[in-house]
Amino acid sequence: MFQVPPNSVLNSPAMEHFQNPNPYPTGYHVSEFFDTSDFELSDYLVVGDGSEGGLLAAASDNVTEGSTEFGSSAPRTSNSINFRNGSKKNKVDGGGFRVAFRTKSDLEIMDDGFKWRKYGKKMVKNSPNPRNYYKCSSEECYVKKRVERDREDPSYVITTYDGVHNHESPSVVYYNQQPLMIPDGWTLQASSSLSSSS
DNA sequence: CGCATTTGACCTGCGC
DNA sequence: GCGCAGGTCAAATGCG
Repeated sequence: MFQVPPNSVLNSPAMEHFQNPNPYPTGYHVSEFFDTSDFELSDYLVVGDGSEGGLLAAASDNVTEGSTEFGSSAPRTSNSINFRNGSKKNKVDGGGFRVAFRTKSDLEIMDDGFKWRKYGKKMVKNSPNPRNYYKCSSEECYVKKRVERDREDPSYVITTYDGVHNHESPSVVYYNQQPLMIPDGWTLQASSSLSSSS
C-alpha cells in the first residue's frame, strides 16, 4: 500500500514545484492523479530541479542519497541507469525539475491525466527491459517522461518526469469537481504552507 | 486519410 | 581521439 513520504521530501523545493502549480493542482497529491487501482505507488524520488547540481532529495528505504538507482544492488558503472541531475546532457527541458516514481504495475502506460506521444524506445545497458520515451503532446509543452521496468523486479515500473507542464491537465476539471479524497497514510499540505515553511 | 507508434540512424556527452 | 551509451529524430508502418 502507500508509503508515507518523509516530510523532508514533501517540504523540498522540488516537491513544492511538483504539487504546485503544475502538473497537478494545488493541494492535491500525485497519487490522486493516477488510477491507483491498477498499481501500487511504492517509491518516488525527486532527483533534481534542473537549476542546481546534485540530488535534491531521496525517499523510501530503498533509495539513498548518492545511489540514484531504486533499490538496486548491482554495481554501478559510469553509464549505468542513472538519474543524475541533467542526465547526460546536464539539462532538464520543460521548465525544470525531474521526479521519478517506482510503481508496482502490470501496465507500463498509466493515465496521469496528460496526453503523451511516444517518440523513442531504447534498450539500456544492464537492463533486459527497454526504456520508452514520451513527450507531452500538448502544444508548447515540452515535458518528457521515461518509462522502464525495474531490472531488479520487472513487476515494478519506473517512470521519470522531466519538466513542468505549462498547461492544465484535462483531468484537472474533473478532479476539481470531486470531493477531496486522501489515501490512508498520506499527508496533505497546501503549497502555501510549503512556501512559508522554507 | 490522419494520427500515433515503431524503429533504425544519428547526435551528443562522457570516460578512458 | 575513440568508443560507448543515452537520448532524439524522422521515415516507415499500422491502426482507427
